[in-house]
Amino acid sequence: MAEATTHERIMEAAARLFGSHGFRGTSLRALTREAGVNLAAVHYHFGSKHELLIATLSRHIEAVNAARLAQLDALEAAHPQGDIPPVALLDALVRPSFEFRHASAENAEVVQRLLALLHSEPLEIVHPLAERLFGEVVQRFTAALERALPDLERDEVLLRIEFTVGATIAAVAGRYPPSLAGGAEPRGTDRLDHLVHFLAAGFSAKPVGGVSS
Amino acid sequence: MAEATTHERIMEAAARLFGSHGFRGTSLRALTREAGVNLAAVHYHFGSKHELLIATLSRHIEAVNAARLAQLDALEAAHPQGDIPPVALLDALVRPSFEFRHASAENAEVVQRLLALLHSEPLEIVHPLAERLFGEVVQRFTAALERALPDLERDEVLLRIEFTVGATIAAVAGRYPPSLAGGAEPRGTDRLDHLVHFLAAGFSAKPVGGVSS
DNA sequence: GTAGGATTCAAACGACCGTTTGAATCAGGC
DNA sequence: GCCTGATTCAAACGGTCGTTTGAATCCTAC
Repeated sequence: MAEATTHERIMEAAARLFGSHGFRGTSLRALTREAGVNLAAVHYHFGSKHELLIATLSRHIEAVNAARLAQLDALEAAHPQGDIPPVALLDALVRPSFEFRHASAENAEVVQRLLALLHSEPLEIVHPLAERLFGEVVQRFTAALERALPDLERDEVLLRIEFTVGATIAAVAGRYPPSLAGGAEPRGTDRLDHLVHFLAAGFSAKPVGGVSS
Repeated sequence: MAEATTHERIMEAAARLFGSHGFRGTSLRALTREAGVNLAAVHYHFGSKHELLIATLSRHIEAVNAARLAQLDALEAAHPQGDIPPVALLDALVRPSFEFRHASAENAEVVQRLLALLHSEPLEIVHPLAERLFGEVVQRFTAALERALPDLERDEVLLRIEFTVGATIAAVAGRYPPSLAGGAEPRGTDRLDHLVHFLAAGFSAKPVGGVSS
């Protein structure tokens, strides 16, 4: 009974292969071979290759987002007056990405590649998906950061969150050649500490249009 | 004689289509139809679809990198003692991406998608390419930032450059749904100012391992 | 003007793709 | 035991892909 169901086997293989070869670079034949299931099983259980991608993306991202929101909930519970340190908020936003990344060697390369996929698909596909997957997280963290940094206007918080997401993807993916990184590079979750520190300093900067507007 | 050569027509169409549909999402038949050239011309002039991608990537990225290095050269010439403000260095690193992005409506979506492509290709392909394309820029800017921020160790500078690249890609791409951005969003090169400001604050943060190591 | 290399062209090759089909197999309620 | 719906299976469908081929055409140098 430890046998994984066909549905699960397909999702695991999809995460693995979409992650390592991209969506278009993964054929259903290779995927079903890896999963040890029949070729037609994908269409029986998911309807199409594209819907399988959506399901795979959703499962992984929702797990990370749940951890983000749980950490935010804990912070808000611990600070009823709303005086949460920005660095703690950024930690809550960023840490789950890293921990999921390092949780298992298997899904190590999965999520960031899937996110990169979001960057190479047409906007008509990306926008509704991103809204559904990230809407709540962005709203909750925007509100919390606005409260923690009252000097910043809402637009500026949103923009800095956008920078944060980009920096986090780069940090988690870690796809820069070791030769460019100059050999000895901080590894593992060390990078998380450095990133949160860097982002907290960025968020603490005074608003850009300090005088005007 | 204003006729573009076949070689140029292919490169222009490649930038356009690889940018909007991705590498694997662009067929050579669609590409050559767009360029108005024969299907076999790609292999005659470039050898293969993959080599065409390399040529396209190289051309655009090298143009941006040349602008980066030119701006850095000007800064170093203006500050012979090496006292370049970090914000100026970050401006030199980031600005060319934005200006190329907004230079023409045509290549508006090109580069960042091509960069996203780097994130979805296997590391064996990405590493040598990234090293060839970005090696000099990373080395020059790392050295300059080390000089401008003597508190930081080399590894920390490299890591923060990695964050910078990620944040810049996200800011230039601007692929976040307007609904998540909360409607009124700073547009155009406004984003550049905000990004440089944000990054400069991040770089000015004290080193993480201030006490130990 | 003609030889010869550079370039373009239409056509085809073999391979792989996502998807569909319809029969075979399985599981469980009656 | 059998019936029924859920699941699995091998096989095929139509289409598109990157690449190759070999002849046709263009251009330049003599």
